[in-house]
Formats: sequence, structure tokens, C-alpha cells
Amino acid sequence: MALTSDLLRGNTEMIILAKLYDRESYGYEIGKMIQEKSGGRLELKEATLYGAFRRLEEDGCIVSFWGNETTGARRRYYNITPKGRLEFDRSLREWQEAKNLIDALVITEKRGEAT
Amino acid sequence: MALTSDLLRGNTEMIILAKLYDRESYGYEIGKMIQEKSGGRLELKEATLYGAFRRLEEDGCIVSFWGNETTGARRRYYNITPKGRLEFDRSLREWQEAKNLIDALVITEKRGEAT
DNA sequence: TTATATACCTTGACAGACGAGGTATCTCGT
DNA sequence: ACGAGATACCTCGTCTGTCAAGGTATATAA
Repeated sequence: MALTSDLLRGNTEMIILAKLYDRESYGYEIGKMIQEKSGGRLELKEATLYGAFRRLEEDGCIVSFWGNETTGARRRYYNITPKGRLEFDRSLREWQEAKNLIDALVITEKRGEAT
Repeated sequence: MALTSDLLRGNTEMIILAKLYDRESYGYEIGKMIQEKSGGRLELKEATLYGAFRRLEEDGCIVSFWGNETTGARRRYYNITPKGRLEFDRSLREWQEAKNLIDALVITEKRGEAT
């Protein structure tokens, strides 16, 4: 069963930027990669994905262009910008901090925990 | 500077249940504990806190009662229920899973990472 | 020709976080 | 006596990200 949307919230843009960090890609592929890498337990729905692309492009974190496919459905490709890399680095640090803070609040010695 | 609300979203109820897991408490105290334990970097705003209390009580995860303070402002105390403990355990497992999945998606060998 | 996969997009509803506002009691300094 | 600040509760309306549901179009396999 999939994870609740609320735990994803605030992380979708970071996840997208991570996928674009090393090479360009397009929406459908990114969505599929996330599904596969998480064993189907995590899914960015299309509406969520495209909403995030729009925000990221408005913020100057990514740029998009239509691919010149000669066959099959057309694709809109995305590239990360320098600003996008900075934003990814920042959001990754914030995520690490949030993780540790939340863990510190919910994990006690008595109950213990395994990661 | 504080963490973005979206990273908190979906975790506020778990954090509250964690605080109530071992002993009863009241809203103001829980808010203060979270602020202090996180060194001020994480804050559950009052509106957020009381909204979460209402949902948790509606769901049967906590019960509330007015304290019999003879001095000072009155307090509404909360106790966790057996259902609340189950719900906490469930949400903690879900949180651990979400953490690991998101980390796997954003942390690559090349970039590396420290917790 | 029908179904499935690929690939894009938009609209409206929903829910949780929060800013801003309110009430009331007690203590401390002036 | 008075005002400021801490304690302690609450509500309303706004904002924003997620998603369900719907749509378009092309290629391939049954």
C-alpha cells in the first residue's frame, strides 16, 4: 500500500530535481522511475508531477523544451539550471535536518528504533 | 530559520502522540516541548496544534478533560488511548519507510551524504 | 478494431498549516 | 494601581500542494 500524500508533500520538487541533477528527462519517465525505484510504494501522480514542473520552471529551477521525436508521442524534456542545483542542495540539507528533528521527537530510548 | 510547513505536514499527529505516549500533557506544554527539543528550529503553531488535537480526539486516538487548576489559566489535558498507541506505532513505521524511500531517491553515490 | 502503453495537459475538490484575531488568569516591576 | 509578559485556551479564513477525474494524441500488439 502506498504512502500517504502528506508525507510526500514538500519533497516532490526535491525528488524531481534529484532526477534531473545528472541528466535531462521528461515527465512520464520521471514518474515511472520513481515508481520503480520505490517498488511501487511511492507514486507521484501526474497532476502532482506536472504541477511541480510548472512551479519549478516559474522559479527558474528547470527549463523545458519539446523533444524532436520522429515517432511516438511527443515529449517535453526538462533540464536543471544552476539555480535548480542550488535549490536542490538547499532542500536536501533541509530534508536531512527535518528528518533528524522529527526522529528526535518521536523516537525515545524506551521504545527504541531501527532504520 | 524554521523548517517549511510542508515537511512537517503529515507528521504533526505522530509528534503529538509521541509526546502523549508516556504521560498526559496539555497543548501549551506540548508546543513548548517541541520548540525546546528542536532548539527552536521546529514549531507547531497553535492553530496547527489545536486542529490536530480535534482530529485526534474525533478519531478516538486521544481523550481530553479539563484540569482542576486552582490557580493560573485553566488547562485541557490529553491522554492517549489504546487506539492512539496503535496509530502511533503505525505512523512511526510509515515514517521510517517514507524516510528510506525518499533518501533512496535523492541521495546518489556520486553526491554522497551524511546524516 | 480494440486494448494497452506511451506521453502530455487541466479543472475542481480537499485537507492541513498558519496568520490574525480573540478571551482569561497570574506574576512581576514600577 | 497599572501595564507588560507569560501562561493557556480557542476560531475563522486563507493559502497551497495533492489528487481524482477528465481530456488529447500516437504507436503497437492482439
